[in-house]
Amino acid sequence: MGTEVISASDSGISRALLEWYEANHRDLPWRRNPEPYRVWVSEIMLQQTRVDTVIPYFERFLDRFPTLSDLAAASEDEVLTLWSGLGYYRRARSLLAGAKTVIEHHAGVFPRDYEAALEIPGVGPYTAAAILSVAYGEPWPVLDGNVERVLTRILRLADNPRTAATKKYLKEIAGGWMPRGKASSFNQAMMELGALICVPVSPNCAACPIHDACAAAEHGDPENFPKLPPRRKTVAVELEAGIIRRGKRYLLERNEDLDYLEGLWSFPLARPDSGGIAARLRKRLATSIEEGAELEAIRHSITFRRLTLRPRILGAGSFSTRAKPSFRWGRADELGNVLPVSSLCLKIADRLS
DNA sequence: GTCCAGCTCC
DNA sequence: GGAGCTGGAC
Repeated sequence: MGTEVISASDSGISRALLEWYEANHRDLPWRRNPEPYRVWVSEIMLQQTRVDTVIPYFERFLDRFPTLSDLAAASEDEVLTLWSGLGYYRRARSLLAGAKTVIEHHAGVFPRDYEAALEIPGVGPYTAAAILSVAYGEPWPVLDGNVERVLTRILRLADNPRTAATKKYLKEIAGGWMPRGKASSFNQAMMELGALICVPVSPNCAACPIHDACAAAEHGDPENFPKLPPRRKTVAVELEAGIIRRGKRYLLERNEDLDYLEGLWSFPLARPDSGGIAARLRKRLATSIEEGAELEAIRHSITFRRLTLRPRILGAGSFSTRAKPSFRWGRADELGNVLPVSSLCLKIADRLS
């Protein structure tokens, strides 16, 4: 890896990029009033999640928790409920823990210091740089997936961009191009370029403000970058969901035994290879369970697992959920509104209406 | 239907 | 190094 790459035209790249950004950037809710708390919430929600998906969640979250103090005082279940369907629920737990940390250790103000920011739960190198640059104008270059793609294409860099050495190198490049006093708009411009123009498939090089400086565009192979390592192969997982209804309410269970969706409510789930949902509930509820109709299967992916979930109507003898805190009754309209759930649970509920 | 992007933490 | 979730692209 060289260190003198594209130094002569740096100022040209920055100027063209910033001009493009001023004229073309999207009007997003968190950009209107980029105070640290709002930027923080947006950055956490935007991790692994598309802008269009985040916008309604962001609005609803800020309506309910307008300030850091409001959030810090909330229960984890309420935060998770507002997160229901957004995925990666650890982000919600970390955000709440982080809000409490900022109240307790930083007088309620997100720290301006990079190392201090990294101490906050859920805040890693990317998020720290994003918040400090966008909210405070501190000159930390961001390296997210968009910037990684833009830079590896400009440099036509075939190295694995996920290694520590390459990330360090790419951040040095971005930092070197960052104009003094323009950290916020420069970082956002790099990410916006990746999101709107320098997209993974069929990038719009003709519309790119810096295509003259791009080695991959010149070579005609931008889609070959970044070169990422192969992903883990997917595995098929079979699941059964048990649907037990009492009037308008359904039996729900907090996920505990799954390796995912932990702590969220769901229709009771079980692996058929461990006896299935009827056997599980017979044992957990100590009552008789009879199997009814099986509903259409639901497909849902969680990282490398491809779930095929078969909802089954069950009839149950008498039992009580008292003294069984992992079970409760809930109406379908409470899922995601009062009770924290995943979108898998919402898909099951959709089958019932 | 299948593939894919994406940041933090353990 | 690998796992966590979802929805949009193809």
